[in-house]
Amino acid sequence: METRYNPEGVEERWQRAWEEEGLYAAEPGSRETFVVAHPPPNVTGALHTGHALQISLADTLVRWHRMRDFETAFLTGYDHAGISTQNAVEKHLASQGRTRQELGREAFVEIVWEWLHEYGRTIMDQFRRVGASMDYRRERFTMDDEYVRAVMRFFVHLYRKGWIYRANRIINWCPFHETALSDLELVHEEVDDALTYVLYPFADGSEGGVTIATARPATILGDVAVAVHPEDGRWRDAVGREVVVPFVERRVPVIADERVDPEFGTGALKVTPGHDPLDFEIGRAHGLPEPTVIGPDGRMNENAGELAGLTQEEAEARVLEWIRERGRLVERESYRHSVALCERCKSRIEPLISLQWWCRMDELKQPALEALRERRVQYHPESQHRYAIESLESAPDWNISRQIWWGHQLPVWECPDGHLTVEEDEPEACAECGSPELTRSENVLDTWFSSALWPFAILGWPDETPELEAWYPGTLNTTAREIIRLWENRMIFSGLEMMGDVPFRDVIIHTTVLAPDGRRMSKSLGTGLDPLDLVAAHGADATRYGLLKMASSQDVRFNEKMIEEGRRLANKLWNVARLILSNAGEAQPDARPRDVEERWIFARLDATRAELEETWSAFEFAPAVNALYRLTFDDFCDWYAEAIKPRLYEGDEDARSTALAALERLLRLLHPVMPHVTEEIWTQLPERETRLIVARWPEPDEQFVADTGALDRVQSAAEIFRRSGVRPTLEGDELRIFEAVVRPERVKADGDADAEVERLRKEIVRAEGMLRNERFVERAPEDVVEAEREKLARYRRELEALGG
RNA sequence: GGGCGGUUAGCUCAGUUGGGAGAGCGCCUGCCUUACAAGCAGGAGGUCGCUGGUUCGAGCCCGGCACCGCCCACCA
Repeated sequence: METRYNPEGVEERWQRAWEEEGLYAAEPGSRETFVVAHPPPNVTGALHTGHALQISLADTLVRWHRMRDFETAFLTGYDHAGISTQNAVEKHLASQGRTRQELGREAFVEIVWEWLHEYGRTIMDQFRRVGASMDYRRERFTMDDEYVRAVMRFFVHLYRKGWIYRANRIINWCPFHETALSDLELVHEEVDDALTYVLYPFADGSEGGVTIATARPATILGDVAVAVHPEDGRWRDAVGREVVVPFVERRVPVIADERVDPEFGTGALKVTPGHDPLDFEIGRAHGLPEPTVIGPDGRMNENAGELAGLTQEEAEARVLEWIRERGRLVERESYRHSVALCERCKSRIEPLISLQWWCRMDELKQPALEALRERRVQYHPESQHRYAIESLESAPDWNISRQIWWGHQLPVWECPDGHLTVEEDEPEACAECGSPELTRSENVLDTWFSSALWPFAILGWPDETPELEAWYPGTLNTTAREIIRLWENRMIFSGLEMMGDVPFRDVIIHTTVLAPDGRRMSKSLGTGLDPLDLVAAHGADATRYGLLKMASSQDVRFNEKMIEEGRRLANKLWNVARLILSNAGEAQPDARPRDVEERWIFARLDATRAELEETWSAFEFAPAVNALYRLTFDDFCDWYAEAIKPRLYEGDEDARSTALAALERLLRLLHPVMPHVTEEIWTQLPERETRLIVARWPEPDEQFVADTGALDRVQSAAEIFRRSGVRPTLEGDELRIFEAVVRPERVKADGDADAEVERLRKEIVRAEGMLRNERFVERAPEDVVEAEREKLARYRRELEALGG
């Protein structure tokens, strides 16, 4: 006989059944709603551990609410993930020796679509495999026609309010993708570099000059000033004079600006507004010119004169040679610093001045800040709520235009005279001069611009659909910490702007699961982990359980033991169900508890129900699964099932019916975390009218709760026994259930009584201390004080009984 | 440089209004008699990172320090 629960096959069978029977489906209705617009994974993505955790958290709460008769809508879809997808397809092309440039834009985008049809949109099956009870019929894609319309509407709306504008500014440029990137799309990496100290002589020929320090000598060609801190005594006399930039021999002013750090290098900064963000700021403040010497391809551009066309390394060598020959190279030292890289292709970012589209944040973010401060949206944990507010407060204007090819093209048309027409649909003529010759902007939008609309765009907005009416605002969103600024905050301000309400009430910022060695999980580090492997090895129920158990603090190392624990739990449940079911005879589930262990298990089931309601509501996942583990293993199997086993064998109808009722109740409590094994057992119970997935969550049960007081004594008795080996005094029912479990023949000899005496003495000291404390006696609730007095008396009696 | 989190048993981690140090795994001992050996019963193992303070009482609250991690940041 197979004695071990094997989730293989069982889980997929139920996943198919639930979906085919329409039990995942959501329909707009009049019941209270529980709506989760789940984060859309990249269309090219594979499930990673973060997704699996996110899904487990969200699905557990969704299933719990479904059992509580909420109208649950668990919705998701795909994000076109602009740069990420383009990068994946370009890599694919590169493996065939092709490039996007030789294909041209139209053909490239065509290939992206083809590629998506072949490799993309596979992650939903991975969601299914984890047991995510999403309404897969309602899958949405950010490049669907309806969604594109929403994006265009949003852009035009913001443009007309004057919050979207075009401006020349310094931006992060990826030379590989040939696009601007926002600050949030960069990664920083430490590199070993050289710091070069160069003398810029005074222009009037007088002796000396100003020595600057630079990590990028090639950008010297773009210098327009030298800046020092106004309080810096070393350079006070130089301010206002002119120095000569090496190589180009340009005369530039020495200016004072407090943004210069006097501690760094010599305290003198060469100012290159075209290629450095800080220099750009200083340049703007002082009205300096903004020449660029590096082009979009990362090479020296036409402004670099004889160096035009060279790589930066080549140009640097030439500049250094020039400086060295003239004796202006003061020093060159090794220097380790962090540089910005494109997070996708790891190319070194070039700060460039470029004409880009921006979204002003000052007004747009205000209602969102208000909502956060008033806690109409609440981040969990609280520390992340504060972080979300601070991030939004400091959010700079948002560069929303990208020069990649895959994405939502801006709804901006230009006529030959350079007038811009911004319309949701292609206009017939220029709004300003009526010219019919219009060219659409080749820029596309930042992926997150469209993601920001997710909670309402997937419901059909801008149309007034029943779904939008019923499910906006939603309830909950779960995501990783790093997504707060990229996505969560942006959904909040776009929701408030376009819908007039927040998109959800709660945001769960979930634990970051690290690799077992404590490093970040990532494919490139080789520390990634495919959750589907875990599901294959241990089952989805076990994986969900393990991930929830790990979801406690901010970061946690992945520990497969947690998932194995889940597997043992599923196996244990499966076997105790076999015990009860195979000895049930003709019994029907019916709670008719007679003996103390029966009253006790119902009391424990109800206490755990209450505990789960508390922990789920507070999004405390690890304590919740711990409670389920204790309930199943310790209470249900080790105590209750062991105690009633003989009566099940004997054919005691009351015991059998009661056991079926208790098991049924246990299954309901476990279902949100371990849906498959519980449904599988549920089906084997007699007279099932519904699936467990849509069965009702247990109601509180006063009758059984009333029993817990007496039963606590049994538990305490067992605790004392387990800890000290001393058998406590019990009578009647209490003694019987105690003996059924702890096997009195194993009671140890008197030697351990000493330990108990010692323990009791410590307890007495503690209790006396508390009762001596006036503050405690006066301020603590009366029953707590009374309980402490009783404990003290009991300890004294026990101590006396032990002869201490 | 800023923010957040962590430091508790050999390992991975719980420990929520301050009041008897816990779980799982691992290890040791004993049980293959009918739910489960991926099992059951029992056991050993901890100066709760260090250091001051508050308190009758601190793993928990406050200050300082050390180390680890994550996120963010314009030191050229």
